[in-house]
Amino acid sequence: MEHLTPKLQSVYDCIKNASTPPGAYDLLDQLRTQGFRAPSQMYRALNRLLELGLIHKVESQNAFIACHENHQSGASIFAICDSCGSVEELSSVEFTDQVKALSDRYKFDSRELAVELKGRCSDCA
Amino acid sequence: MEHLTPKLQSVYDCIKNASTPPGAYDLLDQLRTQGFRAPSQMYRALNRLLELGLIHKVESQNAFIACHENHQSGASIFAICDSCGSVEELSSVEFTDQVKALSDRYKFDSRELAVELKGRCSDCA
DNA sequence: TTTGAAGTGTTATAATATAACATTACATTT
DNA sequence: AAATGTAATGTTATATTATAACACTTCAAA
Repeated sequence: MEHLTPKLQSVYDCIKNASTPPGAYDLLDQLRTQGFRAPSQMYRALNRLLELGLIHKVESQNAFIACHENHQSGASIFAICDSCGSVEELSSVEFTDQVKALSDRYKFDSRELAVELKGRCSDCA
Repeated sequence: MEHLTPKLQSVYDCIKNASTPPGAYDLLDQLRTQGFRAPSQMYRALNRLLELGLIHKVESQNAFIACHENHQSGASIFAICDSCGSVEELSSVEFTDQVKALSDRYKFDSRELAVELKGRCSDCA
């Protein structure tokens, strides 16, 4: 991981430490002391972290989550618990092959994969 | 397909006929003549169609698309073209099975699957 | 004929995200 | 050191997406 500016670092840390993926405005509230005053500041930080591949956006939640260590570029697979709101990033190598097969079948040149699973996590089951 | 109220039918038709998945406010604009005046009216219609399983929401686009005929309940797989914005719903039993296997591996009780692939469609490739 | 559920209408507001432009910080070249 | 360029930051305003809350209508079934 690069050395981030203090602002980027604070956003990244906040996302990493959250028990549940925070939204942009949650982060904004929490990081006022770090000099975040306006939404555009936060969205800049978030977009930068997305570009750097350090975080993902969980689209169905409008929320942000830190990438897995063993993150495969361009693929994100999330298990989102209906009950407690926790989001876990899953890993699957097989999956990548499957996507390739599917893409080929439909002649679609796939660059990025996002999977969002909704259900119950093991704690809440 | 059930017999829908005229409003629901007009929204559903509009979504089905669109070349690219429309957003709620696109639909609102287009269906003013059908008596849609306020966002809440459109969102009511959209939520109803979602409940009925007639449409999906494409989360990364905040847009709505009609379900495939051979739609497997709870599973949606979309190929979203970066270039022309077209969205195609793909089908893959293997894929769905793979997801099931992955969920099991993580002891996640998955009720709903959404896959969004981004890249280039065959026309734009 | 009433009553209750589904559908509809309307106003207001919440939540999410970007545009546009000004300023500052700081490394590199001169 | 002064000049320059670029990335980062600050600020205001506004666009986009979505829901809350409450009133009214319709119409079938009791």
